[in-house]
Amino acid sequence: MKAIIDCNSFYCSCERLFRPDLRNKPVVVLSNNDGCIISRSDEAKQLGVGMAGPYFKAKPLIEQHKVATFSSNYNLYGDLSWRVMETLRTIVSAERVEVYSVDEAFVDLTHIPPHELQSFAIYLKETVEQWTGIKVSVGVAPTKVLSKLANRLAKKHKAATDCVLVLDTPRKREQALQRTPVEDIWGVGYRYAEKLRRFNINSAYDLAKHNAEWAHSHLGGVTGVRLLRELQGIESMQMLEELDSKKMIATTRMFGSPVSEVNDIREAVATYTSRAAEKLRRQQSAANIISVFVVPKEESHTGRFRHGPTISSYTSLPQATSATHELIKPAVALVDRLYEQGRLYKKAGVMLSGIVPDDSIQGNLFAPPEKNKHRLLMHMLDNVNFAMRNDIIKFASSGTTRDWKMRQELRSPRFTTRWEELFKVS
DNA sequence: TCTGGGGTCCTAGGACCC
DNA sequence: TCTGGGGTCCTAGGACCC
Repeated sequence: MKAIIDCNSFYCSCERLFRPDLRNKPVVVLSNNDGCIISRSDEAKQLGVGMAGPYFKAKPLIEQHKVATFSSNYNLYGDLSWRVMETLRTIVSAERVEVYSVDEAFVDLTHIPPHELQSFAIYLKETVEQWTGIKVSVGVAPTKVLSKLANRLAKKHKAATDCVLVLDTPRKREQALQRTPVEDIWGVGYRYAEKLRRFNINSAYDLAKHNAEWAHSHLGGVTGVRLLRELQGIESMQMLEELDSKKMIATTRMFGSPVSEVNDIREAVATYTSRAAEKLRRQQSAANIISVFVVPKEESHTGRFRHGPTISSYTSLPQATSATHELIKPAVALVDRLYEQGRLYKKAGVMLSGIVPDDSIQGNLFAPPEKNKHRLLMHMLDNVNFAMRNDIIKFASSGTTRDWKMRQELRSPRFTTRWEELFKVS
């Protein structure tokens, strides 16, 4: 059996942790640029604040009910996430924990005897809550997909389950499948849900009755087959070993307001490149390919939101690198290639791919041996920036004015990761 | 006039996740 | 006026190989 532990309204819970006055009050957290709502407390949900909806649309409702509103504070959430994961690792040992996202982890429970599953799940939940102050829900079942399904039901019926649901008998599993609409199955998104409905498949139970051939031809090949098996209780998605390094690294942002100057875009892209290169070095990798994209702002005559076309281009580097200055140069050149005068842009981004381990970089006859100096320089730069923050040291091409910077007007203090912003008890 | 069978590698794009 | 950011996996189809 395996469990998924999922923090309840994670970002809102983090904000509340340092604002006990907001307990039982509606809270929402906004995406970067204060654009969308990405986390809502139960109270905010009850008021009818929609998920992933644009902030400006929900604003009247939010103001009317005095909903506490925060810009996202990823320093804070990242630190609290780490505390939750460490707690789990302490309880069951690190090898049994697979961190799935900032607020979720799978835990392997094969070592727990069946009759103790329920009490162990409760123990997990209570320990995390006591040690970190973050409320969680626990779903337990034979497969990952089923445990996600259990977790969702546990959250949905808090009063009956107290946020813990263990599907340890065929009968319980069947009931859970019946109570889950297809669009709420993990792995079924908007598109597949529509398709399944057309086949008159409305619940997870309906879907589980189909066979593998059917899933293969209608739900995206092998992924669909895996999903179906998991629903039927046959383990088809293994627990993963500790996160290996990423295969793609991206840094992309909306601009605070649209920009038209090529220089602003160059500065933004140089800054994103620095950030992406940092991520690359943190996992001790180097990249072979750098690509840049921009998204022009388009007039919306229809009033309906559309993701504009993204215009992108890439460069293959002569040699894999993680040195910021070697990445900024091609990145800025790509901006010049993509930029069209007179257009307004709302977003830009940098992606690094063709990622290889840093210690196995292919030698290049023409590269001077003192290249290693760069690595040392980058290492020092990362350390200084990590200690001081706010990018004390940066490359001149990143600019100093940052007219294009994103909005973040409602951010709470970084209580746990900055000395100057430490939480004070008076 | 006739033009196989079996591979690999790469890219673009779709679908999904939180 | 104002709609996030960062990922993963898979498939189809083209180019190329023997």
